[in-house]
Amino acid sequence: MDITPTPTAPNDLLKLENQLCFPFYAVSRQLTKAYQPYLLALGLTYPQYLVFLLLWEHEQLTVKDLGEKLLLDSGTLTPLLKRMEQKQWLSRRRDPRDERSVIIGLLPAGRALEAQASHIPAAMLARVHLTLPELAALRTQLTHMLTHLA
Amino acid sequence: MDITPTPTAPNDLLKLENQLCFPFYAVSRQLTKAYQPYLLALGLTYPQYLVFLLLWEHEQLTVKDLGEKLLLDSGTLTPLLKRMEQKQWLSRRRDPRDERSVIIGLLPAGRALEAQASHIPAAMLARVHLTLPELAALRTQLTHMLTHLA
DNA sequence: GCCGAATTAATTGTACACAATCAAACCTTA
DNA sequence: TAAGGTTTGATTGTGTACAATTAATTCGGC
Repeated sequence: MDITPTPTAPNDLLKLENQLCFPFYAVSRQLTKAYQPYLLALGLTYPQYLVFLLLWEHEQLTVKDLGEKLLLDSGTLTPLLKRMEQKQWLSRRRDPRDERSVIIGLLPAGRALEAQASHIPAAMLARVHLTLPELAALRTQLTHMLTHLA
Repeated sequence: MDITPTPTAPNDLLKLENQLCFPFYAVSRQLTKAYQPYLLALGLTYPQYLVFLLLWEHEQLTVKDLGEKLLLDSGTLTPLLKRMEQKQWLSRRRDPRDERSVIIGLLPAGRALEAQASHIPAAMLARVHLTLPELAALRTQLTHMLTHLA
């Protein structure tokens, strides 16, 4: 007796289909692509859209704030924000009280995009074919994973 | 009566915390970072690791095959595969029976990496703090989402 | 008030991602 | 078999991502 059960052979763990990571990697990219048609109409990219989500709510944030909330560093944010600045969507200026910080402020042209973007979340929700309980459970699980990974 | 319930105000849908997409985007990047220490030891990147997962299983695949399985196009794969070719991990040659196709073949140095990578999946599994049922349910849901998005 | 440590952005360099275009090879069918 | 359309990779250009380094500023302790 005591035959080893081996539900999965040892190197099955190295098959793509059994990876934990790949579905996240793939879904993330496919989701971004699904946003494309909506975002293209506003002339912005997906990470830029994320920056706007924060600015539409907070009006003014430092680069550090944005980095902490989006989990992005200055090497990504600085050029991205400069491109958005060139389009007059936001302003970049040093904090007079702490010259190390750069304050990102929403400009009128950026605020104007909010109305145009207001229909995007509902459209995307319909796009993913998830029930509301599924969605809620998923978001809970993902944010839980995030805290463990960070 | 008939007071509008408004469980969520209209523009709450535009808050980052209520987005469906962001958790996927963030978890995907944090997961990739979690792989980093293991992959760095082998000198490869995360997308290169994905290519290896397929080559370790199939030994030989066309660029088209890789693109279909990884959901990546030639603009991403061609330079990535050229870098892997320079490290003698794989070979790139035209299919003699169809000169449009490029066949990617695993070389000994690439095969040798398989043993060194064999412990990675288990290590990552421990890293994410998920029960096996949670993991299975998650993978099912994500692959289901993938089919809907593609 | 001064010095060393810490904080914050910016810069540099490498590696994806992907849209758009191009070019070669193949296939179809008249 | 020749023309037109399709398939397949490669190329180009833009925009992230991120590690590592640098530079300016601030803070804390003495």
